[in-house]
Amino acid sequence: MFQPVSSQPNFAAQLAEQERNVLAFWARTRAFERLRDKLAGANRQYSFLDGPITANNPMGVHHAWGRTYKDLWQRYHAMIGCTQRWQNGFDCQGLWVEVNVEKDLGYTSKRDIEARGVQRFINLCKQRVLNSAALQTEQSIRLGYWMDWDDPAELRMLAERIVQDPAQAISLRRNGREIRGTVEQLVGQLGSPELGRSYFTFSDENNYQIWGMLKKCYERGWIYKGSDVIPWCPRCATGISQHEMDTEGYKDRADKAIVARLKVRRFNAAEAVWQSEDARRKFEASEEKYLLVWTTTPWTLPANVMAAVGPKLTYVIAQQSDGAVYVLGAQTLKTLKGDYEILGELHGAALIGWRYEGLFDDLPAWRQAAEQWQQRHDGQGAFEHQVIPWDEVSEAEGTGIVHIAPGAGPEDFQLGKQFDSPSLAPLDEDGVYLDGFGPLTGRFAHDVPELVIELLREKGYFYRADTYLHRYPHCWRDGTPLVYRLVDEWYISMDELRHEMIEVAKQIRWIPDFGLERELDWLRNMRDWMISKKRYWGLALPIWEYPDGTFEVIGSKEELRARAVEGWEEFEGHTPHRPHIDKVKIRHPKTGLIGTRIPDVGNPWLDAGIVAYSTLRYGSDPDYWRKWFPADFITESFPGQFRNWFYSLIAMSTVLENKPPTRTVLGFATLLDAKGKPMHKSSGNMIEFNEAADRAGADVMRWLYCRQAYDDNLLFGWEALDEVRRTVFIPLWNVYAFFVNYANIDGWTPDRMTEAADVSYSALDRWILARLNQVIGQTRAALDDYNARTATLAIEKFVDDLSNWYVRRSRRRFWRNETDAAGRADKQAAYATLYHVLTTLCRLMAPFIPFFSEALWQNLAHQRTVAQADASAESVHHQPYPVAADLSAEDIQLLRDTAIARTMVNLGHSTRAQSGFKVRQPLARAMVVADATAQAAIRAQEDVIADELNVKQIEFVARESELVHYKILPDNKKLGPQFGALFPQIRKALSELDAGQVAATVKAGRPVELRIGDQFIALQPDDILVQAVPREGLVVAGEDGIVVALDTTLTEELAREGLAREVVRRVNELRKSAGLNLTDRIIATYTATPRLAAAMKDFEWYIRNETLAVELREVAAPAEVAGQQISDTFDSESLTIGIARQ
RNA sequence: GGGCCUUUAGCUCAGUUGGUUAGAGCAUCCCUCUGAUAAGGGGAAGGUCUCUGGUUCGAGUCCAGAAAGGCCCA
Repeated sequence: MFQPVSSQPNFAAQLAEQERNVLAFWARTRAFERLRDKLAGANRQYSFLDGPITANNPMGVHHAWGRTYKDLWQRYHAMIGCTQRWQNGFDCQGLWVEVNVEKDLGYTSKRDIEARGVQRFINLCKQRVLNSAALQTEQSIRLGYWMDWDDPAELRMLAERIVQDPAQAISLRRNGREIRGTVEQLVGQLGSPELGRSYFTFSDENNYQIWGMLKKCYERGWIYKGSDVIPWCPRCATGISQHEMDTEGYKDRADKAIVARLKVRRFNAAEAVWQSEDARRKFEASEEKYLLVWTTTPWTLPANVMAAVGPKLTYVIAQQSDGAVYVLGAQTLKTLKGDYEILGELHGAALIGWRYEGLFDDLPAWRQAAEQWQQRHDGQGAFEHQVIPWDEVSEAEGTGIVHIAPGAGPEDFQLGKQFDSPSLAPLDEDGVYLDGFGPLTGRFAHDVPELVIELLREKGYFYRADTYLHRYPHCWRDGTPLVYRLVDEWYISMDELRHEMIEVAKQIRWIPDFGLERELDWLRNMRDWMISKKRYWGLALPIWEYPDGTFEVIGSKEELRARAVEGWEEFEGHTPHRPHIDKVKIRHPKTGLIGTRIPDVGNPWLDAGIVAYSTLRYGSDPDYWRKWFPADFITESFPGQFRNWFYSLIAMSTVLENKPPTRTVLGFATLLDAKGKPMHKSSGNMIEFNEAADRAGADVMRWLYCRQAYDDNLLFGWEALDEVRRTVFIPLWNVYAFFVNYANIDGWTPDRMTEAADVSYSALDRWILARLNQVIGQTRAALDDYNARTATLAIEKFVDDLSNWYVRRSRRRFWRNETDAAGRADKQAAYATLYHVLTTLCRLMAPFIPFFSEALWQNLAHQRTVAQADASAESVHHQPYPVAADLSAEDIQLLRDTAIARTMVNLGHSTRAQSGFKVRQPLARAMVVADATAQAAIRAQEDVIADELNVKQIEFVARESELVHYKILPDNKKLGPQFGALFPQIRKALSELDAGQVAATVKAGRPVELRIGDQFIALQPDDILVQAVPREGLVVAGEDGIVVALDTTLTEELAREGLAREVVRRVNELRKSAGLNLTDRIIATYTATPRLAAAMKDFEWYIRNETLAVELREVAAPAEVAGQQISDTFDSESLTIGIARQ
């Protein structure tokens, strides 16, 4: 007996419950561990390298997408016999975590961290990571993701103690051994060979491997400290690297756009073209000459040093009614308020060198900067604010004259260097004005627009201000609008590395293939890699700086120990994080100076980029590393990763070994909500992973992910999940339920499959087995090619064939009487076939939908439910993946024939619909026009087709013209190129011929002659397409050269049979609504109008057989009808019928 | 301002090297099958293939330009 299966489940709820049962089963039977151990000795291996998930928050449905792929290919490779590492990764270090911890603590700035203690802060960061990892582990398990997971309880225990008492000595148990250490030490060893399980990028190994990588960069001369003006988050008090800016930096923001007027002090208008001599005089006479500059960042105006013009642009000189004269771009006149008169115009080049009064020359900060500049430029006199050329200036916005503040903008900084100007850096790390900026000092940059306007107004430099909506960079972690600051940061030079990386990237297979182009585009254009961050929680950059400005990079813990001259004792026993690592000092071998570690931490992409080395024991076990490196496969969502993980992985592998870290990269797009909008908690369109899994089922989610095209965004929502459940899971479940329920009724068990003698496989059986073979081949090929969608769609098509053809057409075989040998053999074949198909399908689908496959497998293959299964039960995931046998010629024929037969059935149904004769009404015959191949196919499946269409007979029409006439068309593809310009005439001539005759000629294989003017042209039969078009007036439907018509002559006999079927249908509906079992016998009583009653007598045997009625008795009045009953009128006849269980 | 991508049914998307009457799924409506099916089947409706030119016997497809939207760079 199989465990009985409900055939009308509350499906979604049942799926989720079933999944929880399967999880319990896996846990109880240690199914994953047994798989891993079973494969440990395999001679094939599969190296998957997990891109670490940020352990900072719960996992989202977007993570589940990628994790489904990760699980899919690991499970698949397990089933084809590959040993694997099964290591998940957590990304641990960086500002993501810091920001959240700060928020939890109510900190508002870095000073809070310093004041309350860096060490405690670091431990809280570790705690947050460990707790998040525990949660993500549980969620991943819920997804059905098989990995060598940590025990969430152990992670939570470590999380608690790392804050309580990191120095406490504890032990963790692994394989019967106790691993001892302090809490901090053990946390630093998570993922190590001794402790196993998930890797954590905060581990000692990970950090020290990065040191080694940086040392190599140092040895090649690539590490340097550079000054630059970079985007800066005033809240985080740290720079934002180019990588981060590009990902999700820009957001809309309304700012005050200010137009300031720079008072011209010295000018040369010789090249100006004047409207008139009078205009020129007006210009020269004016005491008030101004350049108009525009900015959307008012806070930068106090740092203004120069003004830039486009040398090729045209500028106008305009005078307004108060006599003031303005210079601005010719395309930007709308900037002017009120009336103006154009006096003349000149090219930007003619403005170069004009001098103007600085806006804030009175500020001490400027005076100091100008003084320093003068000291650097002995004897040149004071610096004067001036107009410089810049090709990037445009007139699309603003005034065509750009204010340049070298201390407050990246391009400005470059121009400042180019023109050797002074520069003012106005802000401190919190975005607050430094000393020397008068009333601005102490004010926050984004708060000063009004004050700046006021100050300008006092000085007479204000022109106008407007609110302006634009894209402005924001901190991608906390949304703070950025500022720009001139700071020192550490960089890896990309000059040489870039080219080596390009060569490495080209050796990787990128899916989709445009991935390579995107990566190369990034590599070609990226600037030097800024690796430092002025924060706390992260890689301790192993750069020790000496007082004389020189520095050294330390490549390992051992090297540091050897070089340490101070502070080692304080550091020893701790993970290489701040604050302990900062205590260690080294001595310069030549100068003897004492070096101090720079306080910066590392860019977090260093952490993730090293994992192809750090997790594969590169430093400690070269054989192991060589065995598993490079990875066969990595996969992540590609937006961002070309400049993040994919990039850093390649960068570090290029530095260390000049080898690709993986053979294959699979990138996939972005998960959005059902309407195509990004999911955000604040937008209310967020679907939580747990909610989705419990409401829709993890397998349904997985199927949705697997069928998605990689390069399209996935629109994720309940409708999409419902559709997957409806179209894939419910039909499959119903096939399964059908099989189990009838097998139980018949007492059929798989043991019977061995009794081969009494089995007789029908064409239908052989067809579905051929289809099964086909889909196995398709699925394996697609999975080998990393194409989940193709595999998924192939299986979907198969499920449809199974449900809507095989089972539908086989139903009667399952309730056939076993009174004769033929019936028995046929029924056995049906059971054996369906059983084989279902169990094979379980294995085929196991990597995609592990829960559903397991649940079915446990019942079918072990004849026990998951809930009951004992520990020795084999999981479907321990099974080998199905292997496709070659299709025989006979199989191929069968596949083709069935396809034609199904086309014919579709056409027949279509014809039925047009005729108004429902399928329940038997008809005498279907008439068919078909070519010889199709005729053979139809004949081969004649019984099935006749039954499906409910016709007594299928008749091939000898004279096709009874049903169709012909339409002839030239084969454009052949004749077009052949005749070129003559083609339209040929087409015309052909259309003028008699279609019937041409069709006959073509069918006879003879050429068709055309006359075009004086020429005769012979068209070969191949050049002409003949289409059969159903004749009007007949009820016909045509497709693929097959035309089907129905004989709609209704004899009384046929009509009565139709009535009988109406009765059957109503009785069976009654059976269902009365909740009867499939095998319950009934007694039926009825009253009916005379013609219907007569029909029911004629077809009594049929009705009783179809409804399992032991008795069908007419009674005198409706009142005598017994049991559950129904009254209905159809085809002008009335019926009241009742049923009662026997 | 520069580069790239997109634009096909109400929605989401296919549409081969240019070729005959541009398809699918979802949604809507009608009909239907059901002794597994909350499923399935048939039909209807829904399209100036964003626009304008060009190349060609023939353009959703190729070329040029424009518009709208998106991404990236500045």
